[in-house]
Amino acid sequence: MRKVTIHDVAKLAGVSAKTVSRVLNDEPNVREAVRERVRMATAELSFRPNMSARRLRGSSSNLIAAFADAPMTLNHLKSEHGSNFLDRFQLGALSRCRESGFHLLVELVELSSPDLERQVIALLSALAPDGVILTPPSCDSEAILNVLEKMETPYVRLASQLEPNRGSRVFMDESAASYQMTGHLIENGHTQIGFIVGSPRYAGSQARLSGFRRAMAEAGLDVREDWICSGDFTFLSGQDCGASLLQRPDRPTAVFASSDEMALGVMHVAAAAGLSIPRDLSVVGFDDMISARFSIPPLTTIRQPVAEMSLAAADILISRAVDKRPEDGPVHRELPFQLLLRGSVGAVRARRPALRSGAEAV
Amino acid sequence: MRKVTIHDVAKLAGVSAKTVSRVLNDEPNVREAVRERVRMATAELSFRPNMSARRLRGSSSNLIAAFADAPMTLNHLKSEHGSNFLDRFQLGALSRCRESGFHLLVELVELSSPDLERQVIALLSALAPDGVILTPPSCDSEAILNVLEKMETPYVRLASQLEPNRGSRVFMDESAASYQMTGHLIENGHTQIGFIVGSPRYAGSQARLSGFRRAMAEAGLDVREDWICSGDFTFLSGQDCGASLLQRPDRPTAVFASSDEMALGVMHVAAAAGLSIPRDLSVVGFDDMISARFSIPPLTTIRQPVAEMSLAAADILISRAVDKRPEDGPVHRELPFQLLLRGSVGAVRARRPALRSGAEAV
DNA sequence: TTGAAAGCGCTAACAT
DNA sequence: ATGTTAGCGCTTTCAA
Repeated sequence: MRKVTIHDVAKLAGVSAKTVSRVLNDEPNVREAVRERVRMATAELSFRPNMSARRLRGSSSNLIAAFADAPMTLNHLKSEHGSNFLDRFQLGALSRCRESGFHLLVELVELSSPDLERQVIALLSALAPDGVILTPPSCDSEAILNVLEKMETPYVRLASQLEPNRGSRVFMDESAASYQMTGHLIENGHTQIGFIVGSPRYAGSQARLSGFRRAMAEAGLDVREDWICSGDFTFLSGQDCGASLLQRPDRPTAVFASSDEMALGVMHVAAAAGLSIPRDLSVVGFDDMISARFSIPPLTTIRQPVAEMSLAAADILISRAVDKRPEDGPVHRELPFQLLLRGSVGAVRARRPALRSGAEAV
Repeated sequence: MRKVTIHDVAKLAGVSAKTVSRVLNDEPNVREAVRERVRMATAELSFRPNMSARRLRGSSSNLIAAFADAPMTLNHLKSEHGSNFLDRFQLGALSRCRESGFHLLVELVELSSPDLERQVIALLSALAPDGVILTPPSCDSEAILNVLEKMETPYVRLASQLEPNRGSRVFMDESAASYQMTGHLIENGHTQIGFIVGSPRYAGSQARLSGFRRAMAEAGLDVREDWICSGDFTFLSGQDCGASLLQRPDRPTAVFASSDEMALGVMHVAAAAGLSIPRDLSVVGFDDMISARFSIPPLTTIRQPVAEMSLAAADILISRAVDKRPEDGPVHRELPFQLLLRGSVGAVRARRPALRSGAEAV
């Protein structure tokens, strides 16, 4: 099958190539009759404009690239712990792309590489996408943002935390989510709450911690600094923090982990220590990964609207590319999160003997 | 940042554009000194050849496209039942792509659409990928294979079942897996085994059934046709088949479902019917989806080497594109599967009163 | 060993 | 309302 070009269509329709081009791009100044004739010819030959040629000429590539952190993503995929962030991301982005005939390209970038800038430049000049979606933590990479801006490639930052006024963003209020979840714990009578911080590489970790602190402060509760443990989102770090939190005699009655994986780690060591959840200990997480639903008991957690966010991000980029109004300013879209109350939180019923400071029973 | 072209590099290196091109493509006939000079200039300017221009000229696009069935994929992503086929697929394919600077594009195609052929033609001429990976069931689509061949786009069929001699294939022996699993059931004393067939849209469903039949026949066991139930891979169909299989007085002692989702459906109705697994009923699946590990008890199942298969597929395509030997014949690679023996199979200990034909105790 | 010219398929600018 | 020309960045002749 020889490649069919715009000239083949033009010949068949008895017009010039430029006229075909006009029809393809919905430009004015073509009589309806001619337009129709061209459409017929296009269909007849199954003609589709060659993207490379189009792109070379400077127009839309109909490509949206998504940057994801390579080690983190590969790790998630490999572990199969059920962190289906990528799946949920693609569900939203792909859906939107399909609507408008766009293609989605997931690109793994090495954020910590000294060569990052060159990598990104290479990628952008090779692919020339109409836009880039930056998933965390790439959304907060100074180097990436700089390159994107220098090369004038539209981008949307997903769930970014730093520099909130830079570029377009789609996000949820992670601090508020954390605040609400802490409130839920407090409502259940917990006053002794441990917190496991996420990876410092991801700026949202701080937001989650601050929401926790705010809720505690507003409830007039003390945050014990030695009950704040630094993890890195992984199951292993959850186990470590869980162990250090639970082995002491004055252990907290509830643990808020900044990720489900860590929460599961805590549940694991709790079980090993003979603690029953939620009777002896309440545990909550953040993310709503698949295994959070299958844990015993099912984990109370926060669901980020990942698919909705990626859909919104793709939408911003695609609308811009289609309407050809690159001069538009940045767009900010906040999406609601969801508190998923499942079985891992129990009410504090009585003062436990091991506690020094008294737990307020409700 | 103005776009840096091959001419900028040529000027800086004091050579012609063509010489730069030669260096970039590792062509002969350039003195080492000149070659080095060009390399310096390239690095100096952070020059990266424009992919669109290259592609337009007919060379490699460094793009690998993967076709996935739209409704099926969207459905899996949406349901979040833990069928992480796409994740596992991408893990392998992305890893291999990264090694060679290739990009992976996941394309959702509507297999049942009458417009399928046009869709694919559009895609191929728009993207001009160096190769296409066909995930099931697109690997068995006559229309897609035809278009691919007409447009001379290299492709690899993943886990295809039909027309085994057409094109390159990467696969595992699904029939053998099914055969082994059935053997495992038989070794545990089961003789009364029900089977739930997968969706007829996917040709592997038949292979799985045939492996089951073969094992049964070799063991001299009867396959009761009314114990073979037609599902469609979904949880719901598993429930339906489970219900119809278990409600009869002469119910099987084991059920082999062609997918984990269906197996989980069976477990669900079994539990509702007061049947304890594996004591009263053994259940096995196929796929090793995430929730199979979290079910109670964990599901004994077969693991397809999805990541390994997609890696191999990408490898075939990329090697071909890089070495520029499109004349190479089709490649066939068989990869080993894994029997994952977990907690959902029990030994048949005694004759159950409800059974008419006696179960052989081992 | 190197370079000049031509052209891939498309569209912006400029005719007509 | 339609056509002609030129050129995007690269590579493939073909010449030097």
